[in-house]
Formats: sequence, structure tokens, C-alpha cells
Amino acid sequence: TQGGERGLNCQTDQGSSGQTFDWMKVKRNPPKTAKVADYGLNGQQNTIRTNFTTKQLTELEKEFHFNKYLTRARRVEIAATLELNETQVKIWFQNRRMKQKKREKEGLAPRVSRDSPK
Amino acid sequence: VMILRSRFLDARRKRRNFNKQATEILNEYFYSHLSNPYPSEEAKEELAKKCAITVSQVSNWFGNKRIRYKKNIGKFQEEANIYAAKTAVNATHVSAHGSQANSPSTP
DNA sequence: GGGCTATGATTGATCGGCAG
DNA sequence: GCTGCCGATCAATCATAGCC
Repeated sequence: TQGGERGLNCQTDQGSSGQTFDWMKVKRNPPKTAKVADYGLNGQQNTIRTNFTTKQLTELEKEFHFNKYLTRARRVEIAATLELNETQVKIWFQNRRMKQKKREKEGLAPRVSRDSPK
Repeated sequence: VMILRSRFLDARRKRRNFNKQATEILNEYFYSHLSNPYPSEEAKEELAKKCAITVSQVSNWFGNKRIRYKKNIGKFQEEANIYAAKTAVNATHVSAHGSQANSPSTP
């Protein structure tokens, strides 16, 4: 693969006005979660964000409240039950933990009163 | 693609735009660090305090700004020039080095 | 009132680094 | 080595704000 440069700095003049720095060129690889599933459209695989159903999210949420961390066995179970990849379940829990942390952190400080925008 | 639109019960509903002054501060930082607009955690906290918003909101703002900026650089050129001039201060004086790399200041 | 763009927030998934 | 987690970020999308 060629898209692997992660360097920093090193800008290249684009036009005459602004410069183009490398952070502007950063491109993420498409999700590997490509489900060979079907939806037989043309060749291009559906390399897009998965939309979890309400049922899946409900189950994941329920499991999360029971355990913040998953064991391999539990992960396999959930993935099978919800028809998701183990990776997706794993990632969901990681993101969920981060979200939890963020909420807890913010729930203890923002003592800002009603500040109307204008 | 029919149902499952149950997302509309999240929390992103009641949104308020930031004050003009807050946006001003954020933009000043963004364009004065255009070569690397990734404020450190400490810088984010300071910006959050100055703008009277949360650190997460600062992160969101920079995240959105970076993505949208690089998506359409041309659209932000005018804005970029405005803030560039604003932070350029005195360049036609001693130390003609136009480098930024300025420390986030110490309160 | 509708249609449009601007903008803050959410979130599945990636990137780099670290620990086991 | 490979695997999971963390922290930060990306990128697409959502839903509303604000303007004409």
C-alpha cells in the first residue's frame, strides 16, 4: 500500500495564497469492516460506517452496564447474537468506555450559567 | 434504510452557536497554528476557559474545523487572510522571522 | 414558510503507542 | 509477534441555528 505517510510538517506550496500542510492531506484507510454481505451493487464494497440497529445498541448498552470489559467468550457470544463482527463489538466497547469517561469528567465542573448566545 | 432512524433522540438537538468572541478566539488559534492546528490538552483547557465552553467543545470545534477546512480550503481563504493579518502583528520589524511556534502563553 | 448553508455534536472506525 | 486498550482523531451524518 502506498498511503502510509504519517509525517509531520513539510508543507508544499499549493497556489500563491495559502500553504498546504501535511495534516490537510491526511487520509484514513476505509473501514475493513466490509461485509461481503450482499446488497449486490457494483464491485465497490460497502466500505462505509455501519449503522447499528436500535436492538443491537440496546443489547450492547445492557451488556456494558453489566460489564465495562468483555471477555473473549462473551464477545463471541454477543457478536453472534447481534450478527456483528467481534471487532465491531470490541470497538463499540472501547468507544463506549471513552464516552463514559468523557461524561463523568464533564459531569463535574461545567458550572456555567445560562449564557444566551446573543 | 427505513426504520432505525431512532437516532433523533440523542442529545445533539438543542445546540447553540458559540459567542462571536469565542469563535474569534478559536479562529485566532487555528489560523496562527495552521501548520499544525492540534492544541495540546493544556492549550485546550486554556481555550475552553477563555471561550467559556468545555474542553470537549473545543475538541469538537477543532475537529470540525480541520476537516471542513481541508475539505474546501478555498472557502476559508478569505477567513484565513483576515486572521492571518490579525495575528501577524508587527512583521516589518526586528526578527523578521515569520515563524510561529509560539508557546501557548502562561496565565 | 420554505430552502439553503453554517455549525455543534455524535459515533463507527482508524492511527500510533504501550502493555501483556 | 500478535492482541486489546487508550487517547486522539477522522469522516460521515445528524439536527438545529440562522439567513434570504
